Amino acid sequence: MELEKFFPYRLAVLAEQVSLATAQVYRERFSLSRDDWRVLAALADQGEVRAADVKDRTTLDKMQVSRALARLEAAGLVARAADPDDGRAWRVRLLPAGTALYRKIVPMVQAREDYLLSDLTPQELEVLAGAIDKVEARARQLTRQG
Amino acid sequence: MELEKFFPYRLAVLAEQVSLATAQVYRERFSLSRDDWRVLAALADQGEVRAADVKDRTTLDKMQVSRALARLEAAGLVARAADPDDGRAWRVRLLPAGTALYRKIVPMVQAREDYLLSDLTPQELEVLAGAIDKVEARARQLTRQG
DNA sequence: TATTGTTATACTCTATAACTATA
DNA sequence: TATAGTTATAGAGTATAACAATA
Repeated sequence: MELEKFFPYRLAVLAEQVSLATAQVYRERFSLSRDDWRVLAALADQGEVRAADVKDRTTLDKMQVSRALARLEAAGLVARAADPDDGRAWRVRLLPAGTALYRKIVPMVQAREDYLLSDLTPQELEVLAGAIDKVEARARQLTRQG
Repeated sequence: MELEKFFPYRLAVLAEQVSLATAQVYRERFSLSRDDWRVLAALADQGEVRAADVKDRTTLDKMQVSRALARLEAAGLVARAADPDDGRAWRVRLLPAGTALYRKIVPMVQAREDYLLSDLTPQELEVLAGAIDKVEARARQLTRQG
C-alpha cells in the first residue's frame, strides 16, 4: 500500500491545507476560531434562532455551540434573549457588529474558495461536489457500524 | 453565503467523517494513533531509513515522527540503530511484529477505502484524484502567501 | 423522566522553541 | 554555524459526563 495514494490520507492532507488557507482569513485577521466562524455563518440572515438550531446547522455539538456563543457574545457580535416559548432555551441573534463582521469576511473567504477551485472545469466541479456527498454518506455508514 | 455549500466547510466535514471511519480500524482495534499509523505505513517495505525520511513521506514534523517512533519502539514494532554515516541520526526499521501488524491492517483499511469510493464510477474517481491534487496545490499557494 | 444549555474535567493534539550531540 | 533528533511547555481542540432549570 502506498500512503501517497491512499484516499483517506490524501483527503486528510488536502483538508488540512484548505482549512489552513481558509482559517488565515477568519483566524489571523479577525481572531475567530473555526467554531466561532461556523456559528457566525449559521446565524447570518437568520433572525432569532435557538442554540439547538445552530447546532443542527453546523455539525458542532451543543457544548461547542455554547462556548462559541459565549465568545461571540463577549465580543459584542451576538445577543441572547430568553425564549418566551421555552424557559430552558435562548433566542440568539447577530448584533449589527456581527452582521458587519460577517459581511466583511464572506467576500474574503469566497475569494479564497474561488481560487482553490480555479483549476477545475465546471464539469469537474460538478463531479467533485457529487463525490463529496456520496463519499460522506458511505463514511457515515462505516462510522455508525463500527 | 450558505455554509452547506461552502467548499472548505464541506471538505472539512467530509474529511472528518472519513478520518473517523478509517481510524476505527487502526485506533480502536490496534490502539495506534493517526501518526503511529502513518509512520508504520511509511516504514513498510522500506528496509532501514532515517527519521528524516519518515518525515518527508508523511507530512508529519520531526517532533511528531520522533514521538511516534518512540511509541512504536516501546510497542516492539520498530527498532532503532545508530547510523554509521551520521552520529546524529538513527536508522529505523520495522521489526517482524511491525510488519505483521501492518499486513494485518492494510487489507482492513483498503476494504474501507473501497467501500468509501464504491459509489463512484472510474471516471469520477479519476476526476476526484485530479481535483485533490489541483486544489491542494492552490491551497499551498494561499497558505504560503498568507 | 426527558430536554436545553452550561460547566467541569481530563485527554489528545498542535505549535514553538530550547536543548544535546554531531557535522 | 547548521543539522538530526529529543524534550519541555503551553495552548487549542475534543470527549464525556455531571449539573441546573424547565418541559
